[in-house]
Amino acid sequence: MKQETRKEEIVRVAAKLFKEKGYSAVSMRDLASAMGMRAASLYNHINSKQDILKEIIISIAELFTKGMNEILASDRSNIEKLKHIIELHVTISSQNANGMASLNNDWMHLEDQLVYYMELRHNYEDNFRAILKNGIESNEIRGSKPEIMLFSMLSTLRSLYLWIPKKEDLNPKELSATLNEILINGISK
Amino acid sequence: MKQETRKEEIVRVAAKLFKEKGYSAVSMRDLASAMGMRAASLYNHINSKQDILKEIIISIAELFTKGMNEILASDRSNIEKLKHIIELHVTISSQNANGMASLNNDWMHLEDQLVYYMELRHNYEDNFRAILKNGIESNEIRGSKPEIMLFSMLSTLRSLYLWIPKKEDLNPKELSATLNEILINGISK
DNA sequence: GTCTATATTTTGATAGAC
DNA sequence: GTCTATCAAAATATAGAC
Repeated sequence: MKQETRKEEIVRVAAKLFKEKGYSAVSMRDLASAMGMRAASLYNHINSKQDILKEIIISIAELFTKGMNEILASDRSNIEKLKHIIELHVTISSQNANGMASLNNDWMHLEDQLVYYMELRHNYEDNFRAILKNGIESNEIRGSKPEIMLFSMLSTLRSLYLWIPKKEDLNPKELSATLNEILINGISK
Repeated sequence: MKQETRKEEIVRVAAKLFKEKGYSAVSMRDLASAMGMRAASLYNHINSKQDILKEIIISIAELFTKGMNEILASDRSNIEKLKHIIELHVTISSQNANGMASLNNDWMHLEDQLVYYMELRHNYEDNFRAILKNGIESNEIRGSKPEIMLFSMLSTLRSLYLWIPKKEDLNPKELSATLNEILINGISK
């Protein structure tokens, strides 16, 4: 295990506070207090509050982009690709639930990196949609509403950060399998 | 149609701004500007910023509670009750998408009404969970993970506010039917 | 690397004229 | 019912001592 730098500690604690109250409602004094120091001292490690948000969101967004690119490059059925997307979300949400809150709820407060973030997000959704459409064409997936399927699946996967920390007994592999079953096959007998 | 009072107009415009940036990031000056007036003038119609948030969230939370109680009192199968829950979310989200954003993302900034809101929310989830469990017991619903089903369905239903405004061509009845199909029967062939 | 002190801006809200 | 003027508190951030 690499030692956590002071900056990394600040970003980690900030993500926790941002999850609880949102970026705008957390002051630098709140963050300093949670770190056991004065607000001014934070600035020896970070340039600005905005920098912290950027650090949290962009690193995760790039993880999703990297994961999606690997799934797209793989030689599997579309249903299997969906399964891997679910695993990608479960893995990232398990490892950084607090950061996922900022990515989901505070991305609009990004300044310099807003356009870049929106581009990554847009591309991710386009790739997800393409897999669903290909699955319908190849008769793996039923129905003719890929847009609503995309919305429904993404809503569940993007909310994992809220739910995973409350169910720490469930391991990621098992959760992925159950989610795959529910999202792909539904709940009806 | 009843004439909209000035106060109702302020609450409606505030909900729109809260959806875009969150409660904490919207100042009374922002709101006044969107209303075409000065911040001080707002206070002739509302008591505080907090009052606006309370107005938005509690009214919707009570709509959900009322809807759920009617569904519980009805004499239908559990699968049919789930269908009515989906319709309830689609209806409310269609009629007040902006308010749903505050309910989902800014409830933690409630002050006096926080405990009351959490109670309504908790009861709603308990009732939802009970329907899923009853459905499993009566063999209408497959699987043994009602908690994950609840999480998945609620995630999709609570995110509708983000998605409905972008698809104005789709009517609520049709959307409910499609969502019912996807959430109950899945997407796989 | 943390502190105190402080500059500057912005915030929610009130008083009182019109 | 809206305005101008204003208050007190809180915000982000910097300077400089230790």
